[in-house]
Amino acid sequence: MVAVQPRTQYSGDIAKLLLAHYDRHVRALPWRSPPGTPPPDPYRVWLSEVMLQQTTVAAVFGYFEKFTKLWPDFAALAAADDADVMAAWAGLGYYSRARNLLKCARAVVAEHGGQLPKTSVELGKLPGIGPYTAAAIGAIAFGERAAVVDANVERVVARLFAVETPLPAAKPEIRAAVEAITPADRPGDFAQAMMDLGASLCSVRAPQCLLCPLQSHCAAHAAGIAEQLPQKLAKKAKPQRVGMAWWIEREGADGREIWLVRRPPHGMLGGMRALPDDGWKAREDGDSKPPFPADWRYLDGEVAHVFTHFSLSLRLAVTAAPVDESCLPDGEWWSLKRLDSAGLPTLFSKAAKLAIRARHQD
DNA sequence: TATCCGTGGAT
DNA sequence: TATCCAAGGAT
Repeated sequence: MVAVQPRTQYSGDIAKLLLAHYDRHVRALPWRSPPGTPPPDPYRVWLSEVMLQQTTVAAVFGYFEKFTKLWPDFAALAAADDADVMAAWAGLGYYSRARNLLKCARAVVAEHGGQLPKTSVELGKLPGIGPYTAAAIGAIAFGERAAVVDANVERVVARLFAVETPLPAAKPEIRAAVEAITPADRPGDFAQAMMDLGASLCSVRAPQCLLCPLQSHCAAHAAGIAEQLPQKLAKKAKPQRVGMAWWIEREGADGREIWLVRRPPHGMLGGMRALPDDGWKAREDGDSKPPFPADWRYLDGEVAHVFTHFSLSLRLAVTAAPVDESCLPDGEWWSLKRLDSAGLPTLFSKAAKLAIRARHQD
């Protein structure tokens, strides 16, 4: 293993070359300000960075637009209803981010006078802000020379210095290298340039080294092993689970209604509205037991859904409202006309489609 | 350190 | 179709 010890003049060259490339190829994004202009509103930097955690730029656009329109600053978001924020986040995934987003906004208002602290150390103490996000906000919004390390940067750096240690063991080594090449001038642009490079030319498969501004400095390219880096440990296979969801319907004042529950605040889809289900989880199939005895009609077909660590085959059973509503699990009647505004996570959104399709076939 | 936590696009 | 992967954080 070659120790990563970039020499200062080379480090400076890397930043200089990369920033020059960034100035010519920068993407205009709603949360980004052009190179050489004042940094964006820290609220927008924070919001975008949280949304972008493990999420593609394309998926974030619409949510960023919606959130900034509904809640333009920390004060507005801190004052929002939890249910509204969770519903607005529905479909974006990793729902603990939305819960922590609210916690963070309220902490900023209650403890920081409505403004983000300006150092990555202080930022990292807030809910939902880890090492990456703290460094990214510090660098992009406040010009701090912080080492911003995400999966893109790990890939670029692993190749630049031919780090052959597999991830995640290579993380400390890679972080040290990022600290060594991050410039004091324009650290925010440098971080975004590194991420852009990883998201474009320095891609996982078929990197376009021919067009890369850092090609002449890249040890992996010189050795002809760029595409093989970074190395990663093999992932475990996903278990396949089965579960049931219960579609309980009645005639309400404004047309048909279904019974929705609120999932517990932690765990899978925590805090989100949902259909009642039979308790399926990552390590266990559901128990198939209906919430109350009724004339359940089991629908044909299933909802196939893939989570990060398991796959679920969800089946659906339908019934009319029970005579005795006290047997319903905690929840609320929800008009089918405004089901879109319930903010169901994708799994249950798919299930609702299946149920509604089945109704129309009757 | 390892596991849990969504979703949709690319290949 | 199956697999991999993304601007990670919390526990």
